[in-house]
Amino acid sequence: MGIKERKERQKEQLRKEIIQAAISMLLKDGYEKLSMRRLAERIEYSPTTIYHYFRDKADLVFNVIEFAFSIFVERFAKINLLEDKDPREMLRIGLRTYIETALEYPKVYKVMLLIDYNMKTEVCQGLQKGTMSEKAFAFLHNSIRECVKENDFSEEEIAMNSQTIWAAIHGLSSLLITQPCFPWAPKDKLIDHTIDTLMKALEKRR
Amino acid sequence: MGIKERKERQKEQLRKEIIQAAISMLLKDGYEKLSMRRLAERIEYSPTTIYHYFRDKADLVFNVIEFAFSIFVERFAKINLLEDKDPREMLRIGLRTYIETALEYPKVYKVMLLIDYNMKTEVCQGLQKGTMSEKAFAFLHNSIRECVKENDFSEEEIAMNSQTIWAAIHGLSSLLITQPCFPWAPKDKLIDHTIDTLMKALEKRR
DNA sequence: TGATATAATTAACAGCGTTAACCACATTAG
DNA sequence: CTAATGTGGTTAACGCTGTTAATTATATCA
Repeated sequence: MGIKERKERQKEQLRKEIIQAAISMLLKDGYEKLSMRRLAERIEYSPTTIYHYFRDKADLVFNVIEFAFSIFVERFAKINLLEDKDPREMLRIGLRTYIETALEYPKVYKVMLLIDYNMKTEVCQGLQKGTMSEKAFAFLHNSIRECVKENDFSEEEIAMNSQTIWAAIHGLSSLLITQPCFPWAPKDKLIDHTIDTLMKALEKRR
Repeated sequence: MGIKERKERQKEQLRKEIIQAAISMLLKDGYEKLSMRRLAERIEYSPTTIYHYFRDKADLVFNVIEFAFSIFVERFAKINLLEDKDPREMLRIGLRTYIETALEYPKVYKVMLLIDYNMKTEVCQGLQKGTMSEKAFAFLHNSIRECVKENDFSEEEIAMNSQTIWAAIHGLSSLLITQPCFPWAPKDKLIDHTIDTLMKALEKRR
């Protein structure tokens, strides 16, 4: 009597196929070329079919973004497994990973944090409990907590540090992506400089 | 024989009227509601007319953005006139002004730096010589140069500091705008914390 | 007054997100 | 085994969008 289960699986499978197709379209041609109709053509279904799997385009994009954030989460998880357990060094690596991953998938990163898909869906689904974006930020938050363990910082201070640092690396990533014509300093040096600047904020108060 | 001149003026006037209408529509309903047709209706012309004044929507939006940046430039200029000439204090005020202005016009700021209108127009027109965005960044750059006058920083170091600081305040502004549901620390405190963190980078090396 | 240049319009194209109505099929109940 | 039910998918359409070719109206000049 596994009929129902098989059907469930098939449905779940097509759902994933749609997301995958959307991602690969995003990677190739960017958000402006990602339309429901083109996506439908790509997966060889009619456009309406997609609406049986996702409420609307915003819902689909949300799922695409979740997948994208899972790449960040995955890479962060690998950092946590490193033998070098110096928290400051791990945070450094984490910050670099964030920026480099963003620059590796510029078209996707744009959709992740530049587009405000929050506006359409009345529920605020970005950075919510259980989402990948929340997990990604949690890594940052915890890394920072580890770094200041000996500096009697309040929870609020830790939160502010996380938020400042997140904002800074997000800002750098997004500007490097959206302003390719700007006369940037050498990218590697600039990224290091930004990370150095942010790490200083975590030093023990004197 | 001032006929030609009058016509020029009239043309220029309608051009400005279109930009103004676009801005007010942007302020009220955000970018997704700013369509060429609605804009045309608003100014009581046919949609095609707009295309006699702007090459396409991207061109129009660029001009809208230029106007928006001019608000930043104007406010920065006022800071330069302050009697308090401590460069570090002036930079602090400038950074606060940037963030507060962005938060004051969230819908406009989204279009200014979140949308990458660069993609469509083959020329990279954002942050180009002579643009308002370039002037706004120049203020930052110069303020920072003033702050580190006694710290024998190289031009590249000054540039990297400007870029890091710009990225950080842009990142904070844009995340505060696009992620309203995130459990932010108290905004004022957070902004101060971010600015403090960035100012530390400009201290003399020991 | 008639010719010319210019400003603005109408109508259309191709594409978009979305939905109501419908069809075909697999599953279940009688 | 047939009939009813439900599920997954499609067709066709609505009302938008940016953009452009062809056309008209208007104002200036000779």
